[in-house]
Amino acid sequence: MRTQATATPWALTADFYDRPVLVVARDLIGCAVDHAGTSGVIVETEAYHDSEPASHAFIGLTPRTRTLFGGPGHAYVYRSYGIHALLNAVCEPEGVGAAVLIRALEPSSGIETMRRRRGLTRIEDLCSGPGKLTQALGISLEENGSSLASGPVRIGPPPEGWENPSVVSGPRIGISKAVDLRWRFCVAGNRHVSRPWPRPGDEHG
DNA sequence: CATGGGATTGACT
DNA sequence: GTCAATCCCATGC
Repeated sequence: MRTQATATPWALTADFYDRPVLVVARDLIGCAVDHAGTSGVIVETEAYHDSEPASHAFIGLTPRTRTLFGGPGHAYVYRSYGIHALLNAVCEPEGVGAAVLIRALEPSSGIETMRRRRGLTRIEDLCSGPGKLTQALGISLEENGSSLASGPVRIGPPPEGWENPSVVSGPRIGISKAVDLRWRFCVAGNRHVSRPWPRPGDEHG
């Protein structure tokens, strides 16, 4: 099959995700997410791993966590608080329950569609939170288990100007366990990051 | 089969 | 600052 044909010339491939989840969480900052014509640049992530109790995978392999323990480079989408769909990128080898939660985007294209879905106009309100960005991009639970290389949700390398963002780290948001781990990564000073904003001086890497 | 909690958000005091 | 909305699924009876 030499006609592999650059089937997905744009998207990151599975080997990108087949690395330690902390490294992937850091490297996804600045990368682009696309779903059906709406897209944005990742400005905030969090890492989760089956070795720590804040992760859904901590309890082991169940119907709910099946995707988390599957191969790297797939979308793990789950419902939070009965309302919101949250998007994660599955990492590390198959059999390891690790994923990066995509927490915020800076909108790039399809912004009018995002405004209609969100019922809001300010750019900073469209994707500045994990439940907000899935609503803005139209991502639902149906995308759980789908490939982030072939879609419908795809993640690609940083657009021009986003190759080397300044990243700050801090504790993860909205969890009650393993709160000491500083596994949250944000673009320093970016207005599209969810609150609470990281403190200046938390330089990372 | 019943119950409870959760990687959140927006409306309200 | 507080709080309800609302669904999946793990757990326990």
